[in-house]
Amino acid sequence: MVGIVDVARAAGVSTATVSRALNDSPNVSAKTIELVKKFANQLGYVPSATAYTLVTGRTRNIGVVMPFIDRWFFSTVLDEIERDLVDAGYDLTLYNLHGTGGTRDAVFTKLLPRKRVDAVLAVAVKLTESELEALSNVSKPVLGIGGPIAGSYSLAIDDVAAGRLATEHLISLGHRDIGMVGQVEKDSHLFKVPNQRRIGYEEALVSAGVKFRDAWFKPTNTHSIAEGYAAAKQLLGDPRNAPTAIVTSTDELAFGAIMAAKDLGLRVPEDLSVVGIDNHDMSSFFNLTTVSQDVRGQGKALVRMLLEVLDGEGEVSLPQVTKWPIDLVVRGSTSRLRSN
Amino acid sequence: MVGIVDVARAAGVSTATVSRALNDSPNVSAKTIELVKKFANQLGYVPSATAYTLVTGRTRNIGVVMPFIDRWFFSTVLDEIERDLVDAGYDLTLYNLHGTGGTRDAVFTKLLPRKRVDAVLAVAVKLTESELEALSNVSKPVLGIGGPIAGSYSLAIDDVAAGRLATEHLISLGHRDIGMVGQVEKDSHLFKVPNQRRIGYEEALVSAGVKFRDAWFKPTNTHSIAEGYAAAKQLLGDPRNAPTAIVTSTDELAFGAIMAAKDLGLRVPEDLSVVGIDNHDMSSFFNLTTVSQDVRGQGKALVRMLLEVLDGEGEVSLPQVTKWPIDLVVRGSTSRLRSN
DNA sequence: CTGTTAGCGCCTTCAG
DNA sequence: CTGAAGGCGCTAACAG
Repeated sequence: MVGIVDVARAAGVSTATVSRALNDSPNVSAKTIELVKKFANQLGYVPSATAYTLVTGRTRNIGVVMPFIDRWFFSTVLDEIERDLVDAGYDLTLYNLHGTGGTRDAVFTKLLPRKRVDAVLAVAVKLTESELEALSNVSKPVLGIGGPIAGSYSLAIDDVAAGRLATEHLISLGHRDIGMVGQVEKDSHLFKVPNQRRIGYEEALVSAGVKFRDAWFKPTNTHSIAEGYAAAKQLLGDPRNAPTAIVTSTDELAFGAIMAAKDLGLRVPEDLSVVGIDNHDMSSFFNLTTVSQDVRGQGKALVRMLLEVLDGEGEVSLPQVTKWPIDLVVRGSTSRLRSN
Repeated sequence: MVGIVDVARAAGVSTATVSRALNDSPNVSAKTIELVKKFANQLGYVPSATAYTLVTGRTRNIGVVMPFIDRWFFSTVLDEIERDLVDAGYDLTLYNLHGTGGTRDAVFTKLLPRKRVDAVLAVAVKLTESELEALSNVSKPVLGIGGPIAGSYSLAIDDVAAGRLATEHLISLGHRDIGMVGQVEKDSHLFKVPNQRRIGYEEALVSAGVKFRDAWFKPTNTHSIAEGYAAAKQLLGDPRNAPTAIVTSTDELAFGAIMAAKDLGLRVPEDLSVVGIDNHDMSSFFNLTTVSQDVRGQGKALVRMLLEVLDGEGEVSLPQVTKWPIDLVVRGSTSRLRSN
């Protein structure tokens, strides 16, 4: 392992000078910089991040906590965050909080505070007060996405508004018999995103003076295509009493609903309108009208906020809670109510 | 920040004793251990991983490199690896190699060797000689999944055999007109998994004395459902000249193929048999017959191998290349050729 | 069983 | 503009 002393010896300077030359410090002659860099390259010198961290306190490493990895929203946002972080010269250490329990505790009391990360990015996890405290005890910034974080910066869409927008779109097309297929999040340690979307759905119905029927909300446990399919079949099973349109809390559920409709011989959108929320990668394939939330954009913005906090030496001019805009993307799965 | 000296002072012992007590070293009185742990807890002491690393050389952190995060195989295996690593007390630092180029170079020449990781797990990335050399220069073990790694341990299924098995299944059901929808991997830095699966398909046809038609292999660029759909439509478009069965290099392509068949009015499996490779989470929903590769099992096994290498002090009794078993999972998307 | 003493590899004052 | 010295927080000999 070639260290800083080897480079210093080779270049005939002190280790202090090597350090300065390699870190673009001011007050080093161009000549020396060049010389040092030459020998550093030649010897294949790679500075030890560990020693750097020990002396500076900075790790150039960001901890990312998320409850799932293998789901669309999470893997997409992770992909984006990773790119942007690496571009900014940061590493990413991943902590997956599968459910609650010992693992989660360990992450917050042991792993994260061990001076291995400069900051924590919480993706859709609702941090408890004690967790936040543990982090702030070691003065680590925490930024969140997918829900608010007390006393810190966060970024999220308005999920109630998303549910409302999707539903209002159907109402504006003349639909009055509108069902919903939505996941019901029960884990109190996560933000209840799907539940919020349901609230928006109900709000829209009420505002429009449309009756809300309990039987027309079909809960699911996950947001898999399979569950969307099953729930939609339930909803559409009795044609005399079926809605003419369906809102889903997630695009994936909508894909399932569209497939269910087809299998029942219903045409989309002629016989049934379907609108989702997310703008999933596969939405255009399914020709799905949906409320877009631009997940990659959110990831990018989150990293930008993080860098501002990290560089800003406390003087950050960010709002605590940033509402990320949503947008209705109209494709072919919704149409005006036919009066046949 | 409370350090080891604070605990030592509080407990009235030396820092060395604190260190020993907290690390379950032998030769410490039970009394002392208890005392030290009490004060450590009370003061909220968390040892600095950085200092630990600097002095021991161990990071308890594993680097994971993968070319994608937001695809089924990768997010699934990552999820599994993360769980198992955390269970074993290791952190996971994620490096996403999007394509080739500067980022990839930087990862191998800068990030990884900076003594931030104890080992590297390469998921489906084909490491170049110089990359392997850079890693072995700093004596970091490298284990791989998804393809062999020269001079190191790796785990993978036999993709040629997978393609063969899928095709032989169709042949055994009486099919002779068998098409394939398969991704063609062009990036030379990745293992050409889909290409291998195609080879297996061709081998099976040849062994069975079945003619192989160029036009019956439809290449795709990715393995999205959308591309599977489009390719299958091409293949099935002209019913006078269409295959009676389709192999796909990936389950996701198969999902697309099944949907394409339905939209063309073909029944699966009565009019068309479809077999995939992977055993994707959604395969049972699509009732897809497929060649299973148990991705989570592979991830688990990889971590087990890694731990053996890390603990084994060089005396590891693992085979260099482990072939992971595959299995045919017969569901409802394939059936005997109808002779109508 | 416990304390003392050196560093791990680097950055950062403080002098020159 | 450069060198010398100190120390970041911890563990690992070596004594006692």
